Amino acid sequence: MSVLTPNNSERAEPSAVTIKEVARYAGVSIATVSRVLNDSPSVKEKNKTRVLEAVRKLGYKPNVFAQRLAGGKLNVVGLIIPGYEGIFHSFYAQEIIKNVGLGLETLKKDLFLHIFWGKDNFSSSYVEGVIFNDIIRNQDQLNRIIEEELPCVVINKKVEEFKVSSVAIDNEKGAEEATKLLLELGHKKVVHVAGDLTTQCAQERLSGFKKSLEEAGVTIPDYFIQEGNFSRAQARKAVEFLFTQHEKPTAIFCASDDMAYEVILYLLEKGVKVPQDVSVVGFDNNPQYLHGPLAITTVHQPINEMVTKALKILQEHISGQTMVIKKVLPTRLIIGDSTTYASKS
Amino acid sequence: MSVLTPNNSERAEPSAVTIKEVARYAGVSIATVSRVLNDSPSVKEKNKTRVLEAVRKLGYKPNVFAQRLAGGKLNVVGLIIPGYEGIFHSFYAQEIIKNVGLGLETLKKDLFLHIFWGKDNFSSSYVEGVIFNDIIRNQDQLNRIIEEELPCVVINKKVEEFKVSSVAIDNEKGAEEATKLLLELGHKKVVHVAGDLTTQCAQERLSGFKKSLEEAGVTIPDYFIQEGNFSRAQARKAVEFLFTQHEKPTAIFCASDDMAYEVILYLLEKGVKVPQDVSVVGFDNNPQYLHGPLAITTVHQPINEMVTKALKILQEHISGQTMVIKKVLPTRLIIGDSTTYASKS
DNA sequence: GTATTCTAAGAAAACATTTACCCAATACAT
DNA sequence: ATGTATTGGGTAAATGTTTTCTTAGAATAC
Repeated sequence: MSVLTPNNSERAEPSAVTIKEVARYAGVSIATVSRVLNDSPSVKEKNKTRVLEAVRKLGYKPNVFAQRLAGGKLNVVGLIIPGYEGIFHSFYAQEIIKNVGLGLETLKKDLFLHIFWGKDNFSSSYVEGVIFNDIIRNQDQLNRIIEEELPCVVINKKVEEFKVSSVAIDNEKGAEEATKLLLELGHKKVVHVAGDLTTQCAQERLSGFKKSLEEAGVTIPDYFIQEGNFSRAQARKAVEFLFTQHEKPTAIFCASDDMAYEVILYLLEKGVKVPQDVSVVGFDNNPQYLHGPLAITTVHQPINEMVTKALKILQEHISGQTMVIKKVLPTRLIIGDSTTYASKS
Repeated sequence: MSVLTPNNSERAEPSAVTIKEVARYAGVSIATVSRVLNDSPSVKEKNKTRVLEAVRKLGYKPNVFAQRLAGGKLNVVGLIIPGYEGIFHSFYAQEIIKNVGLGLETLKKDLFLHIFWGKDNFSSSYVEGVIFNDIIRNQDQLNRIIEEELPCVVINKKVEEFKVSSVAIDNEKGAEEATKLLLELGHKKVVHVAGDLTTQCAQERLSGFKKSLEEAGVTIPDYFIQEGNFSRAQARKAVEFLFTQHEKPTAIFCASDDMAYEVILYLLEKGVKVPQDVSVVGFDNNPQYLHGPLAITTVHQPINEMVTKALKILQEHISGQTMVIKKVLPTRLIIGDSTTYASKS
């Protein structure tokens, strides 16, 4: 029948195919289509296959907004990270984003990654839950999310004061063990090149460092604690300064492998032997430096496990389980070639 | 009246306040509330203020899903970036994310940042448009977006073959000029440490390098082109290899400042003077290296302008303007302290 | 063969908004 | 004073889905 059918071709826009059309094509009601798609039980095999066939044939994609409005699930998780300067040089941030991304991919959920730089305007509406990255400078936003009762898990921060689940890494203990290693190797003049001290993890690493020294009864001059800001440039400056001073360190504990690497490079440039003259310890277990000039002694952070755990808890929260869970994961000291006994001088 | 009003308190959930309640509180119809919120003209000042007051008082936040379903605007822009290894050590990726984030913040739009690592499952439903980052390995996804007729602007890639707007940076010309500088300084033994050659920008920089040599009639051995993969570790390996060879270069053009910095460090370690013995040129104008041991001669990429331009075009596309725009922005050579005349040897 | 239970699937309400349509009231022109 | 624009704002349809309610028909029990 070659009749020019005016039909209902009034709409110009190439509007998406709806559940209604799928229903008509499959010869069932929209309710049945919906049931098939949400794999509810009690729908005959015959209809099921017909519906799925229709979906495939018409290329149907559910409208997420209608779905959500009608009370359906959302399948989008937010990851909130503050956009501080240098974030992308942080091995940590990189690993977080990557692991959350991969984790959600296996959960078949979308990731709403929110890196904010100025005053925040995160729309919580789009997400069913949030992974909140360690943020000292952003208590306000966390408070708002808590107030909205949005399912939320904070990572890499031990949140004591709030009714929020959190999964953290024991930065303090990790730093403590790293420092202890240096002390046990006989070093007394031990320096710490700290990270950006506006972050909690840098603070904790510093405090672990101090704790170990204190326990061992070792005292150091104030300038043996340098702020390296997690940046290589700053780390270089710090170590440059140190070696202009009268009292020179025999061991340096850096709050990141990036900084440790830079420090080692500087030392080598100056003809200072590592580890014979100066031992260096990093933090992160950044695989980038596995194949460097020498394997850096470092502290492994179980980022993967942290993210996995956090996503698991978040899912529980999303499905109604409200019990607050707090978890702190241990680090692991990895001995490389950048540390050795203090020389007897 | 202290009467226990059972009212309509049947629902347990702390459901959000709706437009209906705002309307009732302000003593107007929901249509009027909607009109005020979408600042349509023709609503009396008196009602406007009453509505806004009610909104403030009740803490009303529109339900984005209902809004969207009813044909309202979306205010979310997607940024798509492939999650290749080392992405976060790329100054470029960092700048893109940051600039897009800041740009959207001023436009009062949300950013749906999608960094994908495996097979892709980007949900276009959530966004009104997409900024698509230079991706060679991901033609498929771009095709899908084009097919869906989602407003889209590709950045940092000259897209010839598709009906898509794009804003690119003239990497080839930039590399050409950088190389020309070295040639004009009298260098003949010029090396290129390339970036990750699966990316278009690395390819273009390489081709600009070759072009300049060709024009000047300078020939170099094959191994004077080394793949540095945009990583410092790889750059170090490349230059290490070069200096084991018989024929040693007098100038090195690196496809990124990161790599240039690493190369300079290596040379200094080995006692090779920069720029007296070897000149080094980078690419990116990465501010991180402004305060390094010496200012690197480099090529400035107008990333900020590129993003601004791309967002402007995207907005036009979103509001119906369908004319395809293709723009290529010029780079700018910045002469630092890492280049000088070739010695007369 | 009739009554009862069970099952599959359709009809329709609900979700929160936008907007086309319409009507009342006011302003203006005759 | 009456008729005609103009303006402000209310009513209700429409958006695409989920889900409750309902019902037709089949299966089981008596």
